[in-house]
Amino acid sequence: MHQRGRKLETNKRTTLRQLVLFKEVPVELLYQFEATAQILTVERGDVLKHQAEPSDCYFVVQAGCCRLVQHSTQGRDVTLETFVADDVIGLVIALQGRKYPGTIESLKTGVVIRLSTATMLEVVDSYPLFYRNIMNMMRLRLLDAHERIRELSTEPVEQRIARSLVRLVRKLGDVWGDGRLSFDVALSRQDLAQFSGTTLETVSRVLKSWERENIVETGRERIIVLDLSKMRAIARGY
Amino acid sequence: MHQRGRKLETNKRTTLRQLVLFKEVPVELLYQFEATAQILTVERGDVLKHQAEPSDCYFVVQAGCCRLVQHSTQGRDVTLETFVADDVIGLVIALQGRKYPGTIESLKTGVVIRLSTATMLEVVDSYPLFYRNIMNMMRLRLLDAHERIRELSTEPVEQRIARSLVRLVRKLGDVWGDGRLSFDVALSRQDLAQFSGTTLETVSRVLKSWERENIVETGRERIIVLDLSKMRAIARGY
DNA sequence: CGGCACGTTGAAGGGCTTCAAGCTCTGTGG
DNA sequence: CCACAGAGCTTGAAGCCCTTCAACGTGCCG
Repeated sequence: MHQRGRKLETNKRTTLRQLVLFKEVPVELLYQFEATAQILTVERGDVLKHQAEPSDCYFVVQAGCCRLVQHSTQGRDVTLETFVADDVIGLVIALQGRKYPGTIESLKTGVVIRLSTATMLEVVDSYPLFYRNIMNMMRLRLLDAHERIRELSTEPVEQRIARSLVRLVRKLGDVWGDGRLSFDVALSRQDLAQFSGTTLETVSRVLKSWERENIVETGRERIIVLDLSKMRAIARGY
Repeated sequence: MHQRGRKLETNKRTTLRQLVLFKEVPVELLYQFEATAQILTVERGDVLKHQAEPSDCYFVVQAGCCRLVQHSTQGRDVTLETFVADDVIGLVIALQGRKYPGTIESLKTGVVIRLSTATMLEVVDSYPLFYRNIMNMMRLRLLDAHERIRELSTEPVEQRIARSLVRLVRKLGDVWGDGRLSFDVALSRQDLAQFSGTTLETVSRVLKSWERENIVETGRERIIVLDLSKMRAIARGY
């Protein structure tokens, strides 16, 4: 993970302006954010923030994909959220000076903008637009978290894996010409297990059985959904 | 569920003023909220909002306890959140005109204040204090939800039931003179199962085994924690 | 006192994990 | 270029945790 050179620095303003977070924000205000913004290129496995690290900044994903992962005591990690383009990471935590509930980690090559909390702290009270945006983001995340709680509480593993895939397709899916869907992220059985609350062996078995029914095609760290409607049906419990 | 008579109406202002949500809010602003506020007494089982119902109001619990419960397709319900005194219910959903993700239900006799969205919508942009409060509330709820996702993903049932109890004690616990803890809420095995993502039979078995070790004392819709430190130890996985 | 909701307990079984061994793919250095 | 290491994946076998079903208690209220 490193800062880009001058070439990208000059594009900082346009980059910021394109973000949903700064939509409808006056240009002169944007200058303030620009001053301390850093554009970072990240690689798979790069860590933006470690668990329990205190925070003086927040991030916006411009390209690529990051995740929030929580490390449990006996080595079983759980992926709590995924962030893709335009998603804001750790803003509220930063505004309130709290610690990260997990590690923020990049899943692939991408671009992330690092913003200092100070600027936002200064101006946020004068721009309800920011608050409304933040509230909506949080509402959606809470909704998602509640969904997952219900799924983990009541649904069998196969269904949960299907749900994870459908959810990931929606966020990271790459539609091909022939209607097939793949992920442009290296997605291991282990990763999928962490999304679904199960083990890598079970994921492997389920994927294999789906492959026999031509619902997916699998490879090393690669999953292609051939039949999304069947996938959705399984996710709904049929 | 019904509105109280004039006697309580006259106390509306003092009631509102005592709420954390309105802490530091100027008196003249409070008048606006007061105008449309309703003080409701609720009984066990009363429903404040049904799942998927659109919203033009929100609630603050003044006394008692409510929960957000989601109904799954095959009859297995899941309790997503509990609300006790000073907790705000459905404010963000109301502000953004969204539908409830579950049913809001009272768990015992209590008092709930019903506030119309209109007033808050008018003034919220001028009082960042409200936004900061709301953000913090949501942050804590998201934190809680993430914790539960991790627990459901990685921990065995006994541990999860222990965690549910510890969590409930913190929110609803009643410390007795001799250090024992009980709930002043009728809490059935079924309810506890819905908190922990398991079945009522399993809860019954676990509680019985704890009773044999003098960690709890149980009765019909009643649980008394005798040894909270042991309870916490189980919750942590020992 | 009878009905009903809540609770207990047993037995059966299955879904999923765990452990273990071997396989496949990929990148790397000799 | 090939061999090798290592990470990822597959597969089997064993078994346990938990659910499910079912029957029977038990406390509570009309």
